[in-house]
Amino acid sequence: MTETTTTWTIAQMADDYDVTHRALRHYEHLGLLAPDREGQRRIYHRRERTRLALILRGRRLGFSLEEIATILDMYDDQPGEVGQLRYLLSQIGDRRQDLERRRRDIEDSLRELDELEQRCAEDVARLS
Amino acid sequence: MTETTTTWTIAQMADDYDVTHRALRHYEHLGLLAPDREGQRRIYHRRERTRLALILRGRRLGFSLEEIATILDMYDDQPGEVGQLRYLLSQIGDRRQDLERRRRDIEDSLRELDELEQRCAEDVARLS
DNA sequence: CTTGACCTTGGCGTCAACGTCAAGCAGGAT
DNA sequence: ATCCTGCTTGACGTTGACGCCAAGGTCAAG
Repeated sequence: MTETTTTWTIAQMADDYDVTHRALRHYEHLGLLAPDREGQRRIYHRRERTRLALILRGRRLGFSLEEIATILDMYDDQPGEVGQLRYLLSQIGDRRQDLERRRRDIEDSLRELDELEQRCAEDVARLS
Repeated sequence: MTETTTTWTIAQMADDYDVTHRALRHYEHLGLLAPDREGQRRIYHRRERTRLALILRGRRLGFSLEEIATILDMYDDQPGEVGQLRYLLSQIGDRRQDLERRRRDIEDSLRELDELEQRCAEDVARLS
């Protein structure tokens, strides 16, 4: 339980998260990641790993990298001003609505899939 | 309650579903839609409307049009052979796994959003 | 000192999903 | 007859998200 590798290289990142190093550079180019440098080389800390995890989850959900950027920004800032906080809260509301819509879509899809499977299974039973 | 417009023009489709007619032609080009013709003009029936609804839901969920095509095919075929049915059942399984993964992602996201909102609300309370 | 592994920065290529003209037909209104 | 509206088929342009080189730096091993 000692602190061993608290940092990672680009190859380790690519390997751990199953992305190409081209993709990592691309995310960095768009400001989604900002690894340190050790000389030339990129050095990734835990922050980048959690960010990358969020990016990939966002991609799986079909968000564009631009949308993902704003989401990451949401989690980044710890604004001191009440105005900023209120704005953030409204953003959170928007995002929640979006996600809930997607969830409804998914649940509808799953229900329809169930029906199809049912009919399918019946047909197999009848024919076998 | 009479049968009035059981068919639709491309403009009505575009209007009802809030897509461009270019998109409709694109979906047709990819074989996702197959409207009738009346002379030159495209004529859409209810079948195309349900298909379009599925397409758009698929897009909202981040599926590619190619994936959507295979999904539509799933619902299209009513295969007579047991082999085909078994294959369809396996496809249904795959799709369900995919959807359930997405649902987990969404629920994780919603939970994190809740936490963020909580902290945010606390900060606002403290500052006001 | 050279090789090889791993990294770097450009920068052009590609694919999907359309957008955006251009040019033209078809039919009703003026 | 011509005009307008709504549609048609190309066909090239665009944007996002990378793929895929090319050309070279760095550092430990042989």
